[in-house]
Order: sequence, then structure tokens, then C-alpha cells
Amino acid sequence: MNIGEIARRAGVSRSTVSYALSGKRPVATSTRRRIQDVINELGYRPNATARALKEGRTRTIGLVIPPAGNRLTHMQLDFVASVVEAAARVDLDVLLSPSGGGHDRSFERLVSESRVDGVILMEIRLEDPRVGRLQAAGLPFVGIGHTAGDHQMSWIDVDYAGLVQHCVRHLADLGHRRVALVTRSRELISAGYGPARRASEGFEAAVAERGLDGVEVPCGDDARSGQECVVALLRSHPDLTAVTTINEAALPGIERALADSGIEVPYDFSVTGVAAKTWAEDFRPPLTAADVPALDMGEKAVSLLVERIAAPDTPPRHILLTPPISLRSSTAAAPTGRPSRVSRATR
Amino acid sequence: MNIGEIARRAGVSRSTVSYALSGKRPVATSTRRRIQDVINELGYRPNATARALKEGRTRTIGLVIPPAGNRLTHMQLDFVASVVEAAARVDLDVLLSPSGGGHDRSFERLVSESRVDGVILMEIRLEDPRVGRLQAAGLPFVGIGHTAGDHQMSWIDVDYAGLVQHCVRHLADLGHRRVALVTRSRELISAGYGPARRASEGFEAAVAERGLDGVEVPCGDDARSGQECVVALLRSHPDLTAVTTINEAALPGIERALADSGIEVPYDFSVTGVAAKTWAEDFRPPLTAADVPALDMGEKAVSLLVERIAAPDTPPRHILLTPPISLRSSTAAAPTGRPSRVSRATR
DNA sequence: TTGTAAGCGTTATCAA
DNA sequence: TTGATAACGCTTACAA
Repeated sequence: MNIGEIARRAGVSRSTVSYALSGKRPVATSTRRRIQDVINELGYRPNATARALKEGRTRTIGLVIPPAGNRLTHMQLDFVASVVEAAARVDLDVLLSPSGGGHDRSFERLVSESRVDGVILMEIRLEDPRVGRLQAAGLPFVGIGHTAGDHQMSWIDVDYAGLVQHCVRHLADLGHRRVALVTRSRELISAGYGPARRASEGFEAAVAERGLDGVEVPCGDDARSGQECVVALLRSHPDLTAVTTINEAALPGIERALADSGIEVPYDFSVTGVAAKTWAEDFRPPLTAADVPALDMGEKAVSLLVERIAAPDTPPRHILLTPPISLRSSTAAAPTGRPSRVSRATR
Repeated sequence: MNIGEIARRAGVSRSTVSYALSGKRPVATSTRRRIQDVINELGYRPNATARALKEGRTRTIGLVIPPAGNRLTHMQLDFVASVVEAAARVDLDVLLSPSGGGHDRSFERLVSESRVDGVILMEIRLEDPRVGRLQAAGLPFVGIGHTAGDHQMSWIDVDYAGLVQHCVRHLADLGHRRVALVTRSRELISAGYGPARRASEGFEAAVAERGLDGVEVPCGDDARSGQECVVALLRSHPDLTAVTTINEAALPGIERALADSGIEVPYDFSVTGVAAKTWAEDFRPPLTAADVPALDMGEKAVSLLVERIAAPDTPPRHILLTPPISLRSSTAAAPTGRPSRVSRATR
């Protein structure tokens, strides 16, 4: 079933069918109807591959996700979902490419075989070879996340430094003096993962600014790690009264560890951080947190990309989001005086 | 940059370049090296679109996922991740298509524009129009999940009926007489969602077989719903001593509701179900459950599809998985005699 | 061992 | 208002 077959049955030339479909040239109403009838009858749709070859564009974008081995976080999942959805709204298909672990056939296919009109790169590292690769290929792309140096690229990101700083200030305002940052996994950090690195910066800045005692601990992306991490933290820092985190997957574990130690949030201890809304609202008590608008971000990334595809020589654009901190119920004034938390926990 | 350019620079014909690349015809070593040098220098890779047009296949498969609106469950996410990974291993790209909510441009593009060589259909309904659509289009496909009638299609699924039956029998063996099934959302059920429907069947069968009192409640796919659901259940059925579930996302809420009521699992109450391993292990205490091998399933789905693409006229194959129930710590003998749970909870 | 040329299914230019 | 035809970049039969 192809355009020639339709043309034959409608008794017209292929070009007329093409024009009847695209409307790029007037077609007599009678002819058009005849063609449309045949098309409806046979359920014809033009072959996307042939069209792509002819038009020089695929109407497809690539979405580069972290390799499947490391299970995706909820936030990443929201990115994927919203990118796919937003792309579908403008009739773009999305080709998925798991990448990030070094040599990568799938990513290479994407950039060098003209399979896509542009690429959205998730989980960018501070130094990321894929950025150079895409630039060399001359393929339009945007990052969800951004590199260390300002490479000439469009991106959208969350201002982790600023947000963590806000969180710590909020805790300081409440009288907390010793606070911890529960960050992402050691591997991610040493791989140069931007959000972790930038969260550290914000944390250190705020701690210095307010003269607090700050302790920072890496933590795996799961409940168990969160739990272990907080248990260790409570043991090693008995005077800790607050924690802030950028590790949403650790939140259920953080909740557990505190509950197990007989610590009541927020009266004995405050918790805050930056996380997707669901996680914040699922925390007990509901978490005072900067809600990462992951769904918006995917959508905006698609807009940015569409823009770049349309006008590749336009200067790149950056969107740095600083969502406000939603005050929920997990932060309160630091507990005053002794009995310290330790005695309470063991009483 | 195309094959003609390479040919020109290497001083050979385009076909020679093509053959040098594919190895489908011998090429003199010297010529081959000359060609390879040019290719390396320019970083040439054949245009995938042109190749697809010529070869009549795209080396791409479509993955039809539920629409992004309903946030994907972890299990669904594992399917996606494993499908993408497995496809990448055999050098297939994956085109994502959100579908399921009625009229669907993205799905239609997939099936009727020859964008893909085959389709993996997630979240199949008992009556699913997309199955007929794919069959009419003559596009190879496999389901993760299966319809009610045995349409002529390949699929892989988990035996929810059998597994829930096992779970209930296990509870009955432990002396539980009044048990509940926490299933999926009311919407999913009325939309004809297979796993929910089949879980019901298994539940009813086991309850009848063992002469138990069974109660079945729908529940949204999130912690809060799980919590509300169990709270309501405890109130309406004071003599309930066990619950089984196929709603993994509700597990954290189930855990909370029980803890809040002062119920200790497994001494006062048993919990079991079918869930991805992570969820089961994250439950407190670790959940006795049938672990759904979501990662395997994605991989097997890809194999099935590759098979069907290669031999479309082969009779379809079905894989119904019945993973064993992993005995962890959330089930124990039913509490004996009074004081009943109610009095304990309020004591 | 290599080259020529047809053809995959479109779109769009040029003629009529 | 419509038709013939070239072209997109590739693979592969057929020739040499």
C-alpha cells in the first residue's frame, strides 16, 4: 500500500495524491474527494521513512536516558513521561537511547545516522563527552541538566545550589545549629554529577554564611540506604537536629530511621529538601521542600529543542528553575535545651 | 556527508563503499583500507532512513506505554527499562508511544506509517482495540499482558490468578479465616484491566476452596490510597487478620496504616501479595510475596518480538510466568483467641 | 575485483 | 488543475 497504488485507484498521478494530502497545491474538489475515498477505504498513510528521506527530517527526537542498570528515579521517570507526552502533542515521536556508561552503540546510532532531528540529553555530567559529540555532529540538542563550563548549549535545570541554600537558611532561621545534607550516591558524585556537586556548594555556602555545623553524607538512591545513612548520622552526631536532602528516593528510609529512633518530626527534628511533589507529600509528616517541577521540565525541554531545530543558529537558551519551598509540616523550631535527643531516644 | 562523497574521495563507486561496509561482497584489501581511511577521517555512518527505505525495515521497535498522565508504576518502569536495554543489545532502537486513552495519533502513526518493524504493547486490556488494529495492519507485535479471548497473538504475562490463589492458600494454611484482597484502582478494574480481574478470580477461587471470609477492595496506585484503604478495612472488618495485594504502590501505605493501628506484622496480622522485588524487600517486615520478574519480562518480550518479526507466520507463543512465592517475614500463624486485634489496637 | 543502474516511497519542480 | 520526473541516500542485482 503506497501512494502509487492510491493514485492508480483514484485515476490520478502520484503527485496529485501527495498534494491532496498536504494541501500545498490546490486540488479540484471532485478529485480530492475521489482520492480521499480511496484513502479512507484502504486506510492509507504515507510511509514515514520515505517521507523522512525526502524531507530530510525524521519528525523524531532522541531522548537519552541513563542506562537501565541503574533503576531510574521517579524524577527521571517524570522527565521521560513528560517529554514523551509533550512530544506527542506536537506530533513528534521519541526514540529512547540508554546511554552514559562509556562506549555506546545506541547513542552513536542516534547522533551519526540521522535517525532523529534533535536530542534531549538527560543526566548530564559536569564534564560530559556526549555534549561535544553532539556539537561535532551538528545535531540540535538540549540538556536536562547542564555541564560545568558554559558550553554553547541550551539547557533547563533546577538550581540545586540555590535551593539547598534556601533550605539550610530556613533551618538556621528556626534555630538549628547542626544540620546534615543527605546527598546522592558516592558513585554519582565522583562521576561528576551536577546536582550533587551543586547541592554541596549551596550547602557549604549556607553553612558558612550562618556559621552552622554542617555535615554532608552520600547516600544511595533507595529507602534502605536512606535509613542506614540517617542511623549512622544520628549515632555519629548526637546533637544533629535537622537534615536536608536532595535524595528523594531516600526519603522513606529517612522517615523510618527517625521513627525507629523515637524521634518525632518536626518537634524533635526537622527534615527538608528538594524532591518531586509526590515524594514530599508522601513523607510523614508532609515534607517542607522545594518541589521539582519535573513534568514541566520535560515539556519545556521539548519546546527548547523544537526551537533549536527550527533555528539552529540562534544563541542557546538556559532555563534555571528555582521553585519556591513549600512549607509543609516537617520543619519546626529546633528543640530547646536538654534532655537531648539521645536521652529521649533511649528513655 | 553521504556514501557518494565517501566514494568520490576514495576514488571508487558507491557500491564498493557499501560492500566494504557490509562485507557482502569481497573488496580488495587495499581498496577497503582506502575507503576505511576516508570513513574514519570523516566519521561517516550510513543514513538510517535511506537504509530503512531500501531494506524495508527500520531496525526500530515501538513500545506502547500507558499515557503519561497516569504516572507509571515501578513495575511498568522496569518493563520499559528492560525492553530498551534488551533492544539495545540487539541493536534495535525503541520508539516510545504513549497510548491507551482512546483516540491516539501517536499509536496510529506507529502502526500505519511503517515507522517500526514491530510493537510491544504494555498494559493490555481484556478487550483491547489496539490488538485488532495491529493485526489489521499486519504489524508483528507481542503483549506484556494478554486479552480475555485468546486472540492470535504472542504475549508474556504473570499468572495473577494463580499467584493470588497461592497467597490466599498460604494464609489459609496459617490459620487465617478472614482475609482481604487489596487490588488496583476502581477505574482500572472497570476499564477491564487484566491483572486486577484475574487477581479477583484467583482470590475468589481460593476463598471458596478454603471456605474463608474474603473481602476485596479497590485501591489507587499510591501510598496514601493504600493507607486509607487499610484503615477503612480495619474499621469495617475488625476480625480481619490478613491481607494480600497486587498493588505494590500501595504497600508503603498498608505498612503505615497497620503501624498506626498498633498492629504488629506478622504477629497480629499477615501481609502478602505479588510485587516487584524492590517493593517486597522494602516493606517492613520484608514481604512474603511472589516477585514479579519485570526485568526478565521486558527482555523476553523483546525476544518474542524479534522472533515474530523474523517469522511472522509462525504460530504465536505465550509465556505465563508463575514466580514462586518468596517466604520473607510478613506472614505468620493467625493470632489465636481473644483479645482481638481491635482491643489491642485501642488498649 | 569493481562499476552501472534500478528501485525503495515520498515530495516538489517544471511543464502542460 | 494536473502529470511526468528528478531527487533524497542507500542496497543489490547485473555487467564487465
